[in-house]
Amino acid sequence: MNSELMRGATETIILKLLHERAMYGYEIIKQVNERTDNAFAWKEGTLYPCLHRLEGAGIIAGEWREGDAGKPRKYYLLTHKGTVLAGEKAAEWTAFSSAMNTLMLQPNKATA
Amino acid sequence: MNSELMRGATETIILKLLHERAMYGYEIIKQVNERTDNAFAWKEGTLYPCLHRLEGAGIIAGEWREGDAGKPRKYYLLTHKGTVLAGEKAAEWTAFSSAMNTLMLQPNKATA
DNA sequence: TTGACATACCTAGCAACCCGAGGTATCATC
DNA sequence: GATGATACCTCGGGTTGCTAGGTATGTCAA
Repeated sequence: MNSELMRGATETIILKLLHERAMYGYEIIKQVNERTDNAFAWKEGTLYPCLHRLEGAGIIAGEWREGDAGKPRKYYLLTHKGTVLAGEKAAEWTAFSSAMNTLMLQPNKATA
Repeated sequence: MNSELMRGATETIILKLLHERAMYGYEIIKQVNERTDNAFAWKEGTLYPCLHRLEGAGIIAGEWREGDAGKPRKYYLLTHKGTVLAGEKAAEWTAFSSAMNTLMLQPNKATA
């Protein structure tokens, strides 16, 4: 998808995924792309700066965990603040989506 | 609503409204705010620059019309290009909304 | 052991976009 | 003649995502 709509959805999605369980950055990217069948095609440049913003704001917390094999990964968890915000962002999506549909589902001018 | 989600929706909404009928700028603002019960609270600074961008790109065309009483208003109409784009943007919203819901409607981690 | 590829992290700079704040002018109402 | 609504416009700042790069490790095959 090539759309400005995705702008602003990034944070909402990250909080939603981390509300399911702790994930590391690269995993978040793959999850988003897989679940949306690449309708959202996230790149590192989209995710990492956003994760760092959220961490700096005390919304998520990163912790390095040794993997079974290979390099350690940086897992992110929601803080208490982040859990609250995740709920708010989810509600915001519902409200936004509803308002958009109110506008978009009106009949167009007759074309016949 | 105080959300970055609205960023990028502006163009989609404008094209949708103008696909219903020609409107002037101030009218678009009032329509959006009324229909969404002020969930979207558009200001002039949001709309006019976007209208000018769209006009410059040949997507909409403005024409001054004398009103019954008072100052002339600048009505905007979709060009052929704009009509096509309006359909694409509407489809984009459907796809985006669907992908977002796929992500957002997953069950969260058990909290009980 | 060399090369290619996936994994996994990161950053800098650019471009796009919305919004707040301000400006101008007309018209109706009081 | 003052106020408020209508109706147009612009500028600058802040936020955000993307492109394009960089580093390093692990795996697999030639």
